[in-house]
Amino acid sequence: MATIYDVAKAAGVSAKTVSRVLNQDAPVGRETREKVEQAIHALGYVPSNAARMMRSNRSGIVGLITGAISQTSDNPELTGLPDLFIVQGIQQVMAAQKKTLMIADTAGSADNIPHLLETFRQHRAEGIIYVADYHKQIELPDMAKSLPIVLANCFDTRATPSVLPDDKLGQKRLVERLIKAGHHRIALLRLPETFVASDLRFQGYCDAMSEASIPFDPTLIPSTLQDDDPRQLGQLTEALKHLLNLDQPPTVICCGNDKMALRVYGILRSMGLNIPEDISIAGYDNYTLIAETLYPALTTVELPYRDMGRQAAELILDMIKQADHPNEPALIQGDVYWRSSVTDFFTTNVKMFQQ
Amino acid sequence: MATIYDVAKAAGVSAKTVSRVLNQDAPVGRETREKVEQAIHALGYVPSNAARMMRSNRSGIVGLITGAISQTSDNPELTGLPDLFIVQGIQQVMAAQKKTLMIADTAGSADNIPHLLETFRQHRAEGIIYVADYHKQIELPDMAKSLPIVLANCFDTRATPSVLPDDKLGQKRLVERLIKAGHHRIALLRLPETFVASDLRFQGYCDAMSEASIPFDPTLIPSTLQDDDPRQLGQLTEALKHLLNLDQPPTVICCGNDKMALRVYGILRSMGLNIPEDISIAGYDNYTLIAETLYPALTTVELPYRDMGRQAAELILDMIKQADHPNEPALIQGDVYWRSSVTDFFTTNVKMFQQ
DNA sequence: TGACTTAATGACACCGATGTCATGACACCG
DNA sequence: CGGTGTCATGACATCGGTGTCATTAAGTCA
Repeated sequence: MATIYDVAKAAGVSAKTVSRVLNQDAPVGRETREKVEQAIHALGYVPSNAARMMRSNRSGIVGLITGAISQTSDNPELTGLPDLFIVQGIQQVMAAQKKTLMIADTAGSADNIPHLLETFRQHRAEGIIYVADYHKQIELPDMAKSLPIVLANCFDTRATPSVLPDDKLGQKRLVERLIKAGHHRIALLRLPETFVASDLRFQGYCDAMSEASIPFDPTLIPSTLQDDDPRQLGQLTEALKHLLNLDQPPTVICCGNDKMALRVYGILRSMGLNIPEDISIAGYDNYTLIAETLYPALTTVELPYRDMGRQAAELILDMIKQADHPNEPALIQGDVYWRSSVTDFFTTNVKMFQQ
Repeated sequence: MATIYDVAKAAGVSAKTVSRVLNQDAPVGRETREKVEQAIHALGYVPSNAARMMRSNRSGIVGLITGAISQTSDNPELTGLPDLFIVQGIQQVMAAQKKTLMIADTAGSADNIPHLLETFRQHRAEGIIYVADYHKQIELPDMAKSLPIVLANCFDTRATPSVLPDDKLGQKRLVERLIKAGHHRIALLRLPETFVASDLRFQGYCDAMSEASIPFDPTLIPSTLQDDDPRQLGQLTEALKHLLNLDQPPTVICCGNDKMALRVYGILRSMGLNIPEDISIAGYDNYTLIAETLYPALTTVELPYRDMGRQAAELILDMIKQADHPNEPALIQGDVYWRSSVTDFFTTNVKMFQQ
């Protein structure tokens, strides 16, 4: 591979002049510049990042630790897609800032993290982003102290700067929108309690209901599902039967996520019920492969992964520039996607009125 | 950040001796070694990859170009998940070989590829893997000639080494298995013809049918679907009606992929049909989020993405070591996943017999 | 016991860029 | 016309490791 000296010799100038042409940090005569550019092209010269980095001591590398790439196999619940979207957002910002993103994977075990950090240090990464597969609490090894670090989709007890989805607000908005559409009996199939989001979304549900002065009815909230094993289908069926047999059954069921909604579609249909004529269904995540493919398309709340990624990227770049960092997690809002799985009594009425 | 000279001074030895301790490439006295290790630990010293690389001229970096990270937004058909699984396989091999994987993203536009290649060259990547989002033909810019390169999930006209899914064999095996389960009237809902896989799978279908001496019946293969727009639902409904109204309707329908199967589930149920009692359904991809979540769980063929990733990684490492490269694409087999969406007449009979 | 290997270590150059400083050629100003 | 400033360029040191070679001490073999 050609070096800057090869180019210098070919162009009949000094290496420093070639450097000046490359970096445009000092005036170079038109003629000289052209000779140099020609030589660069002819030799296919590409400057060595390593040599450059040695001198400047700035790598331009940001490290990214994720379980996305390996997580998928062990845990069918989580397909690793969330991390991917977050990474996408991060990548956008990094590309725009001409930073290089170095992605490393935990291969499913947090024990690998120290090793990954070591690798990043060898490459003189300027900062690190840790991306979790779902909203959760984590604990980083002490080693992570030395470099600026941002957590995306997770948080710890040491107030490490983090970027999180606003699950509470998202669920609240969805329920508000449902109420606005004329629903009052709103059921909530909660995620297992081990998920941080489970409680936050429950709070959002409660807030929306109480602000609309609809009394809280615990019968609309079956006990949370235990696990993601095949038996859940049985639990889910039980929960749905319970809801449908209430004196005042719900007009809409909010599912813990889109995947649960997919199951609910199947069960309700096997019971002979139509969506949304007989009962409306909403999800959470806006997992488009499911939400848009299902018939009818699923009303759901977006988990704003790309935005979270962008925020996390901008945050780490700020922290690299100034050792300043925020104390509060950044909460990112996700929009409600209103699709045909939920009856809008108001809109329907208007239509009837107009016809 | 501490340098090797800091360590050397702290340990009272020469820099070269520290280097020897780090690389274990020459004998070092026990006592000296311990002093050095202590100093390394005390100073939190991590060797600079850049400096190392300059001398040795070996970066240990393999570049990975993918659209996975950005593709998702524009094209809802393809969620970018395939690339992710392939990347997972690649990552496994690279981690085991202590190579560093540098992932870059096309951000949805192939125009960015030259720029990405430039970045990889700056980092002195030793080889490059290009990962496509689905089985397709591509054309790389000429620039890609200079470095060893492997294509995963795609191929070009210049016989660049590539790793592909064996779509033909996969479909053939599925149909063979269906025949073994007692099905003879087997319908095939093909993917749009723009997909390479569409024709390959059709060939696989034909091979299996002819080897079982079942005459080919074109009425079982509706014209391929045009596009992934909302109207497809209408086209799909038409195609299904056509199949169900045949004198001898199919006992099983092979869908172009799992997503199409998800739609077919919805349509058939809205027609009041039960799966698999009234008709069996099979998919392709083994997209577990769909295939395992659907009720009943979907029989499908795996697209062996992880294996493809591993193969691609091993191939590029071979090519880096010896400039040798294969001429034929490597075809990777995917297994049939037999689930409850398909009636097995044989097994059912046995069960009845036993009861 | 002298020649020869092996262990253990250090001095020094070098990888390929860039920062610093120096130099020569003009141009401009008073 | 000499002083000063800008343009255009080059010589050289330097970043942090590692390869090469030299050196010394200790052990081995004929």
